[in-house]
Amino acid sequence: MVTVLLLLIEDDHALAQQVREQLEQGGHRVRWLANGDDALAEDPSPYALVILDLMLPGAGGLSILKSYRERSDTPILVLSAKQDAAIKVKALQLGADDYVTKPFWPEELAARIAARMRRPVLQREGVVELGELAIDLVQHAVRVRGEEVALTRVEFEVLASLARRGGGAVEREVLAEEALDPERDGTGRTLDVHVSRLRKKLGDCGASIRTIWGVGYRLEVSEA
Amino acid sequence: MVTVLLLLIEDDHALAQQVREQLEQGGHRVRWLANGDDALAEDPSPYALVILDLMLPGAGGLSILKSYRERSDTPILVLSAKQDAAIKVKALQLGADDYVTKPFWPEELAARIAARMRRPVLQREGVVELGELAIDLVQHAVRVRGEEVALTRVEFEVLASLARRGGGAVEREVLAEEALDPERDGTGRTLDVHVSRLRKKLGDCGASIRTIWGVGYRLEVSEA
DNA sequence: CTCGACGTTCAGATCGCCTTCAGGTCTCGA
DNA sequence: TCGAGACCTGAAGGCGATCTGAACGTCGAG
Repeated sequence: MVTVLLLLIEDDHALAQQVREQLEQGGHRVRWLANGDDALAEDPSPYALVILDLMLPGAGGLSILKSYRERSDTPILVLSAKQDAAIKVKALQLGADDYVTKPFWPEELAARIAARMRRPVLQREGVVELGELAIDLVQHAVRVRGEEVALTRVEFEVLASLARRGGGAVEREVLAEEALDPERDGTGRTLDVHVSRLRKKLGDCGASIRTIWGVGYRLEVSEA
Repeated sequence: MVTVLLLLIEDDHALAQQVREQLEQGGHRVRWLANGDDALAEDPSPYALVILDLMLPGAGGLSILKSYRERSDTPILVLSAKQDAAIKVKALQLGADDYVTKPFWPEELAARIAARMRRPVLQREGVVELGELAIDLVQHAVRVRGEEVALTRVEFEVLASLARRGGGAVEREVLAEEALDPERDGTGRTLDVHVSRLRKKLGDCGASIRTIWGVGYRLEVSEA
């Protein structure tokens, strides 16, 4: 078990103590803050994961969540007595990675934390960078050396599908289904045309779409 | 909104229909399977996320979860009427990324899916290394000392088949069937040609394809 | 209605790949 | 040691996959 540093933000001392003990038994190191204002002042970046209670004295949980998300990509697990779906949705939309309602079984919390930490935290959410190419999945924008490149919808979908696979090969059929009208079979040459245009528009930007003959395409860092 | 392919495994037709409609409104594309056995036969890799009900006719949800997790790193969100913490923990430990209990608010499910997809899908390290040879099954790429070696589809399949056996001998017929057109019998010399080219392309890389006379081939660490 | 942007289809050109063929080499049982 | 069968590999043919410019149909904005 790899020990990692967790940040626990929870004002209920008894609960915090219990959670803390359990996490430390699981081999983690836990830093505990009981106050919203302290939490706001903390930098979340060094932590592998943040466990955040929504009801806090001082700054509220949602504002902390928002602030953390602006500053870092550290996974955030929200803990709350509020069962209200609207608040869950709000928290998740603000960037929370998970939402657990109290009361909860400690084992479930631990399992959810473990599930979260199985996934590596890599890059800024929604933005994939490759060479001088930046693909912003949220803004639906693509930039080369900071200059925005105008892509059509399909072109963007093709590029996004490739980027989402992070360099992995994407089969022709899958790509066609994701980027084109799914009702159509992927046997036509439409996909090729869009790939062709995409290559032309992207030009020499440090990333390129590699054809994998008989399989599909792959987004990769250009060589040479 | 970026469209992605989702896989929904749910035997309750009404619920499935409802979830599906909601997801499609969110701009996603949904494939729906209502049967556990169908689900087991499906390859989860092409999908951006799998929504899996635990109670299914045919193969059980947990066995599907386990099987998918062995085959791919696609995020899996478990949907279940079971509130039992032990089952939640079990599912999460088996590799589920989230667990939502029924009944749920559709908005919450959508928000949880969105939260999951904000994070880039990192494919499993599908890399087999042998000597200075690295076979990336996900990227469909082969590298020697970090330099990518251009292999054709069949050459790659041959190498991958050998690598999958982890040093074990692979019969000629099996190899031919896996790497070549399965319709053709494996009696020709085609396989030899591909093996020959493969050896030439790989060169001296610490791994080599050894001929097992009268049987087939084996991938092994080079001697000398 | 007109115009422009866009997705799709089409067809010619190109390129990469699989397979066959043929001659040489190697392995192993007798 | 010898011979038959198994295997290796360079060359070349032919085909299918891919690329790309051009044209067509559609849709929405003005």
